[in-house]
Amino acid sequence: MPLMQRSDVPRRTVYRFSLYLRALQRMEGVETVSSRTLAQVAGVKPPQLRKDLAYLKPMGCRGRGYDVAHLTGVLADVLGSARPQGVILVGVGNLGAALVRYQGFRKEGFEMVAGFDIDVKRERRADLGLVLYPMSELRSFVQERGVRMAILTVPGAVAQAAADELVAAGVLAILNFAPATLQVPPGVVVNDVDLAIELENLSYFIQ
Amino acid sequence: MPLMQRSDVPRRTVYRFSLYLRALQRMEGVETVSSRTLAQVAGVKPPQLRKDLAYLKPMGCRGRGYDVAHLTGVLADVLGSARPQGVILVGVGNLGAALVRYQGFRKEGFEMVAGFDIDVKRERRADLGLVLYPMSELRSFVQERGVRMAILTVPGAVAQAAADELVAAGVLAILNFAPATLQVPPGVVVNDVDLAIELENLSYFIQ
DNA sequence: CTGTGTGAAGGCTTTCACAGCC
DNA sequence: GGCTGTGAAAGCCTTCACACAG
Repeated sequence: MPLMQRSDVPRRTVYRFSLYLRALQRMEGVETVSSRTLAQVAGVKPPQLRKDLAYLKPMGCRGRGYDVAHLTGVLADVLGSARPQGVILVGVGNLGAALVRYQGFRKEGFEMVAGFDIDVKRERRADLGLVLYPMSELRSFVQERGVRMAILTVPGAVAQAAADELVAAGVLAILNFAPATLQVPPGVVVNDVDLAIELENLSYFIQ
Repeated sequence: MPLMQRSDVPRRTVYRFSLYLRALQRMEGVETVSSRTLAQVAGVKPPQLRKDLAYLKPMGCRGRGYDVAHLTGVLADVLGSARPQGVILVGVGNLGAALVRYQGFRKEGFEMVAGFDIDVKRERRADLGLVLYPMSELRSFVQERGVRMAILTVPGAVAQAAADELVAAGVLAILNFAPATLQVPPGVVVNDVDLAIELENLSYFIQ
C-alpha cells in the first residue's frame, strides 16, 4: 500500500493512535508486543488495532508482533508530539489557573509558554510560575515565538472574540473549554472539552 | 468492553442532547426556536438536530419550531441532570484539587460532596472547601449518601485498584482522568478524559 | 505454529429529500 | 409560506475470516 495521505486516516483512528502511544509508554522493558496484548492495554479489540496500524505502513512482523521502540517513534512522529510544542493559555481564571498548576501534558511534549488575560494583575495568580501578558500582546508573542496551539479558558460570552484574535495571530489549533460554539476559518482546528457534558453523559447511562 | 445501553437512542445522539441543552440555556427570552437556529448555536446541521430530537417524542410544532422551555425540561429530564446529583472525587492531587477549585459543573446540576485520598493530611489542601476522607471511609460514605458518580484523578498505577473500590462501594459511573484502561463489570460506565490526547489530536491536524 | 495485513460483510451515523402539519 | 418528522441512501467505522509471511 502506498503512503497514505494525512486525510485518508479516519478521524477515530487518529484518536486511537494516541491511546496506543500511551499504552506503549506504559510498557517498560518490552521489545516486542502482539496486537492482542497491545489492544488489551489500550482497551480496543485486536483487529481494530491491526487495521489502525496498517494505515501507517507495514509495521509489524508476522509471527512476532510489533517492535515497541519503533512503533512508539512512528506514532509520536505521525501525531506531531515527537518534538516539544509550545502552547499558550488564553483566560487565566479558575479553570485556566487549574490547568497551569496541573501541567499534566508536559510529559507528552506540550508546554505552556505563556498566559494571556484581560486582567493581568490578579494578585492571586502571581504564584502560577507562568508569565502573564495582556491580550494586546498576544499577536506579537504568537508571531515571534511561532506558537501554533492555544488552550482557551475564557467565559463563554467572550470566547468567539478571543478565538478571532487567536486566529488573526496565526494560531492553528484551539483546545476550547469555553461553553460556546466557535466559528473558525478552514485550516484552523478546534477540539471542545466540556466536563459537565461528560458527567451528564454518564448520568444518562446510569438511570 | 461492556456495552451499556439504556434504550435505543444512539450513543452520539445522547451526547448531542447535552449540546442542545447548553445551547438552549444560552437563549434568554426566546420562547420558540427553529431547528435551523438551534442547530447553528449547537454547532450541528439542522437535519441532524431534527432526527435527534425525534427520538424523544413528537416535540416540535410544524411551521413554528420547538418550545424552548419545554424542550429544556425534557432534555434535562432524559439526561438525568434535572435534579442535583452528588459526585465524589477520588485522588486529591494536582488535577483533583484543580477540579475542586474549578467547580465548573455545579451550575449543570453536579456537586462535589467529598474528596477521598490515601494522604488526607496534605496541608496545602486545607483551603479547598471540600471535606476530605481517607480511602477507608469511601464505602460507608457512598452507601450512606447514595452516591452514584465519581471523578477519578489518581496516578495511573493505582487507578484500577481505586476503580475496584468504587465499584465495590456501589458507584455506577466513573469520570476517569487517570492514564489507565479501567476494567469494570457490566452496569458500570466509564468515560475517559485525557487532555494530553486532545492536544495530541490537534497537533496531528495542523501538521 | 504464531501473528500480521486486508478485503468483504455488517452495523452504526449522517445526510438528504420530501411528505405532512401549522 | 414555514418548519418538523422520517424513510431511504450514502458514508463511515468496526468486525470478521482468512490469506500469507516469519
